[in-house]
Amino acid sequence: MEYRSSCPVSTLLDIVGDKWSLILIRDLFMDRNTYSEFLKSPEKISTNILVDRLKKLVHHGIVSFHRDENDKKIKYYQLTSKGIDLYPVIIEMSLWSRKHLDMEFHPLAVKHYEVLDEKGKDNLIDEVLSNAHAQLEAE
Amino acid sequence: MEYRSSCPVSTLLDIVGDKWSLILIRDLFMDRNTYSEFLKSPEKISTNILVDRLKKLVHHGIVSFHRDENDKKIKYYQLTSKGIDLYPVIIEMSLWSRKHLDMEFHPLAVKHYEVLDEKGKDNLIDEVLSNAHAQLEAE
DNA sequence: ACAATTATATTGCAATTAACAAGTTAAATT
DNA sequence: AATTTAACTTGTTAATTGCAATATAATTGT
Repeated sequence: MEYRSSCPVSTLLDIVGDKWSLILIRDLFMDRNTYSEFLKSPEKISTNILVDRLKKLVHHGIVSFHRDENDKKIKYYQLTSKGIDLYPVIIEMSLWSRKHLDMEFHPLAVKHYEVLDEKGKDNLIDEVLSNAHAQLEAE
Repeated sequence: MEYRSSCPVSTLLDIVGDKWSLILIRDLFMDRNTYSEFLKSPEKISTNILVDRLKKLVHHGIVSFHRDENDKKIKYYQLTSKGIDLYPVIIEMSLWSRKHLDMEFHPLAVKHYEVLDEKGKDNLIDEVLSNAHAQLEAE
């Protein structure tokens, strides 16, 4: 894959800067982690794009998957360490939207803002990153 | 304009989540602020896309412009308060790339990392935001 | 065992977006 | 007046995306 330039911002955008990749990463942070759950998300991704983006995210080492032991037709997708580290980006995007968009947000987003205000941004980021990384270790 | 959902992340992506908008916003943070300077950026945006994205960013209130008093054919684009507040998103993207991408970055990016390490992320963000907002006030 | 169900993936076609090249307008310079 | 420069605009082609239908593979119910 060829990147447009040697700029860190543009290169990350070359990897996840399309209409859908960060939506899937958001879903993974919300513990939506199967193909059919991704399809159920309110943004209504289409199946060809979903397959394509999952492949690309796996290829870039941001997402991995393993099959359910009991029901082998199900794939569980999960963020790798590299993917988990995108959490601060998601948080900053979310904070920008709260500040600048005049709209009613999804209940899950409202809940997330409550947790964020309660714990503070930096604490929440530390907590989410260390929990997620720890859980990866435990596997 | 219709948003895909009421999620703060997806809505920001509906606004700037294409291949080019955040590149232009990055350029504006680097004081590239005219049509011809945007064209010179290493990612090589095409003219029709450039015009379209500038219009969209102006329409969303993230960018504004004014003409040069002495040379009225020149438009200077600049980030609005709303646009300036995207700085933390850009910073987090940049930090992710430094941590996870194995590549040689553009000299301007390297310089930016030095400043970042020197001042600390939070201080740099505070500084950039308050300087930029102050300069907006002064006009 | 076999039809039905579930999860995942592919294909075909229309619509949208992007790349590339050439042309246009309006102001500034010579 | 002619030329240059900045900022677009237009036209053509290529690539990407959206949408609907279909395919495959493993599982469940009978």
